[in-house]
Amino acid sequence: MKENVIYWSKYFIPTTKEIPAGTEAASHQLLLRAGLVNMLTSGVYSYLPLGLRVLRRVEDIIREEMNRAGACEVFLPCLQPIELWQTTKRDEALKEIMIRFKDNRGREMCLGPTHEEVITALVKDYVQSYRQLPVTLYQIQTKFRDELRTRFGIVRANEFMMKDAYSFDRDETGLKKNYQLMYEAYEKVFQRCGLKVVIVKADSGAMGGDVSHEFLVIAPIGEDHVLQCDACHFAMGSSMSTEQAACPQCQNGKLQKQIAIELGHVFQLGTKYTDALKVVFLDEDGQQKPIIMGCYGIGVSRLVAAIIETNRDDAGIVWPREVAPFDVEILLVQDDPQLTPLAQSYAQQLQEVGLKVLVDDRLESPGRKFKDADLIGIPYRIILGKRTLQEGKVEVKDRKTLATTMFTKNDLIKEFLKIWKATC
RNA sequence: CGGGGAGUAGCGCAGUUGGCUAGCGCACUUGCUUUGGGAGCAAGGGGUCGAGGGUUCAAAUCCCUCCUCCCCGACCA
Repeated sequence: MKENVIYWSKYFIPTTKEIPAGTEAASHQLLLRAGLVNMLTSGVYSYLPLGLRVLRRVEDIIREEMNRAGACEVFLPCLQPIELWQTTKRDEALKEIMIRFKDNRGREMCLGPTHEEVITALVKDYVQSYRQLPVTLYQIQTKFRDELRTRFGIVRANEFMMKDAYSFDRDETGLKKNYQLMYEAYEKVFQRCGLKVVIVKADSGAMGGDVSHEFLVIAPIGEDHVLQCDACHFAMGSSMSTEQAACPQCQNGKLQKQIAIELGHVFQLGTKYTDALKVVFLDEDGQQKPIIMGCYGIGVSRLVAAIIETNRDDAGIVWPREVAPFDVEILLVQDDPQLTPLAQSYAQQLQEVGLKVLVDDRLESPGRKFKDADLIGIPYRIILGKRTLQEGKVEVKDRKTLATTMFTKNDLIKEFLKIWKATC
């Protein structure tokens, strides 16, 4: 959907020059400096317009890939009765991180740290027959976890955005098929978000089940370690390793310990939850059988932090194309009667072909506008200044390569769209 | 929860052997001049020095308690 051209002077992008105190992670600093998020208290963040735009783009990529894999979007409640958690005994298992309270009627409630119980209860309400299987449901929703320790801004927060999907199958074969579909969808999601992930076999932990894989991105900050082969790049979880040195995959390379951020985790759960909640279906042979589950999570807000952590330079963020808050920024060097209408005309033309356009029309000094543009990291910048316009020229700058190209005023849109399409 | 660091104007900081009216840079307001890489001059506004208690003639500064934030550890997306 086309949206209106956004003018910075009427928008809300509070950038800062100073590095915020009490921050160490580059992504944390940039999230704050570029005006993407605001911290309310440790582990609790507001999303400002620019940050929200990125979050929404990431969500939409995930939606596309989930829908493509045959999953159906739902929206489950955060507010959950504790009795539900007692059925799986996870009220005890997740005690440490669960935010619990009594409501005014005295009911014991919690804010959902995850949704296996809720989704399983929901499926129990509707699914009775093998004819209704398989089904995969997903949601993108806020999760609440009273983490013992928050970390690196939105990398590990008490309130965060997560995509969680759940598959329901009549047998192991179906589960494995759905698992594979999700696995592939995840690869696609991360690739589209401009991330190179490593995938490792993992422990299932509190989720339960047998087979599980983690999707991680190697970054300077992170809470996980992976061992990666310096020759073939095969990776494995460090927790699963012994002291071996040779790569088990290619036998040539050496395994090196890397810090990584976990972004996604897929599990073949089996019947842990469906057994506990007695969710069964009637199969073709007339037998009652438990439904077989899989669950699949992506830390959506964490993903945004990971993108910044791995896509930046000394001047600021360098957004990957598909998740950038805008496609192009038109920077007016001066407030000038010649320049402004031209900027509006360019903006209009680009908007009409579906690009998301930000016009920096603020009455600020050129230096500050250039610095801000570098900081917020829109992939392309069209620079309109008196000096170059006198020669009939307009400049285009690529945020990633920092390459600049001059075009004549009249050819600009045509030439820019060529660049735009060529780099798709 | 254990260990380490830090809380002074919106932001970043100095001041802390007890001392005078709490300061600097940025940001903000007004005016003039500027305008291709965080502009200049001038005049302004803005502070319960994290909170509470104590010592003292006198506390941002010393003592006690508490709160908050960041980093390292145990757990997770």
